[in-house]
Amino acid sequence: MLRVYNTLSRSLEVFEPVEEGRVSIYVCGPTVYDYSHVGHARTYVAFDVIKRYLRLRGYDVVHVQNITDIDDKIINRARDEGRDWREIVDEYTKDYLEALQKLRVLVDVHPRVTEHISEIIDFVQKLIDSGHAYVAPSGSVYFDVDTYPDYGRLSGRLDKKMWSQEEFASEKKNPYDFALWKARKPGEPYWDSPWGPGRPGWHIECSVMSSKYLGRRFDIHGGGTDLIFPHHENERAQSEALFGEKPWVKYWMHTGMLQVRGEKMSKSLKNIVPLRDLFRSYDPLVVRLWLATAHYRTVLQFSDEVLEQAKSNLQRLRGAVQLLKNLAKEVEPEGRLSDWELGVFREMLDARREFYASMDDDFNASGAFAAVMKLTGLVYSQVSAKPTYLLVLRALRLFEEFNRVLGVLDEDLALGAAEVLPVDELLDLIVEVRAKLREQKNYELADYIRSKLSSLGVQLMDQGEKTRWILTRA
RNA sequence: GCCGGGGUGGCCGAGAGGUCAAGGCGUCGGGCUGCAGACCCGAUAUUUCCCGGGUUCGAGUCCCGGCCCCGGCUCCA
Repeated sequence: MLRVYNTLSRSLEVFEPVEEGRVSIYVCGPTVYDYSHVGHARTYVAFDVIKRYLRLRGYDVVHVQNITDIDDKIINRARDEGRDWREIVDEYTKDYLEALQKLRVLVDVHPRVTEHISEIIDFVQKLIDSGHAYVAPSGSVYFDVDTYPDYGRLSGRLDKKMWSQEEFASEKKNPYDFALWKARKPGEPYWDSPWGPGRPGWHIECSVMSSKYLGRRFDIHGGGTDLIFPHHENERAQSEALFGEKPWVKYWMHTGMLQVRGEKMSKSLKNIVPLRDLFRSYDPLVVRLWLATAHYRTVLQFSDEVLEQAKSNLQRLRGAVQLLKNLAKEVEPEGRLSDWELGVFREMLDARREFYASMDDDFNASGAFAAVMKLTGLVYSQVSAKPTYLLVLRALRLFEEFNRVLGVLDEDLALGAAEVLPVDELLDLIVEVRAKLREQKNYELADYIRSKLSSLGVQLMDQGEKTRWILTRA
């Protein structure tokens, strides 16, 4: 039974989608004013893993992750650099989408704020009409927090004194009212509206886009813990006030922050790690594996050490898959299983069961990873010692199953076990020639071949007279 | 100050009262014996889970007190 930690209730809840068999997920995406950084990756990979597991579990999942392409920071940056704000948006949107691709994060819909202005205006007008918002003298529109009694519950801020927000206190009814629509300032981009020229407030966009793509109620709203207050609190107020249905979101899920040397990432600390830089040092799949095998709610520490660890882990996984594929070429179907084979098979099923049990437990990815490594160990120590058709094929199938969540072994598993590429045959030939050199004790040439292949990303592993090879990267 | 998260081996990190504390990295030893690498086997948290007290037949896990770290508290994933 799948259980999920809901920030709103602060407890683990049995997962039951609003609509049976379907799961709708909305994740707060970036404001595209700068390069995507590893903190973003933390959240995006986490929800990608969650989404992939739900699909593995048989749910039909829709994953929406927005792009905030108009906001104070974009405007400020454009002004500072003397560039058109749309250039800024295009440049960093491109960076963001490329990073997602490299990290194998599969998002179904990327709605942009600027493409939903009419829907936003419509939403704001309805809030005004229903008495939840008011137009200020400047033409800005504010949400009247006093009309929403449940304010503060998501973040645990039940005292009004903890609700203060934003600027323009002079024209707001209360200091904690927040902007739905901001009247135009000189030199800023704007859109016409019933209340005058202006642009959307930050919080309204997510209410609008989530309901457009997922409906008035949906299952999972995700983001980092830093968004709980005020952003998610405000979103909740907007949508529940307008729709009058509670809960608007069934499960609020928040990823832990990612730190560098025990501290948060920030510009002032100069410790932000842009993904484009990180990918120069590490294969993006190494980064993905690191993030994909951490529980989504824990606080993560970024360091070379953890990435080197992930690198070793990825190599180990790849080696096992390659080994299985090589073995698959050698084994043939058989009839009955020996007791030993049955025992190994059972242990594989144990690993599978542990994988699901862990992921069902609030998406405990680190526990699931332990199960993956258990399978890996079985391959190296048992399956390879006495390769049999069933064990080899079942192990491969299991890796494929796990990889539907992990997403780091696509290329390694890309071909069916029985497929043989010309490059495979060529490598086998080279290995055969090298074997003959070794027979003649021409080790110099044999080592030369090994070294050259290694620099091409092909690692040779000698074991007695037999030599296996795996493809490596980086 | 308020709200919230955390404190487990050299490092990372699991662990809803009972399974001599999962898994990974690293380190050490051995094997596989041209060398290397990969892999396999073994070892690696005992005044044992930040400190003190309590509950219990039994606590890392519950309760009380204390110490320490981190995040949010006006648009930061």
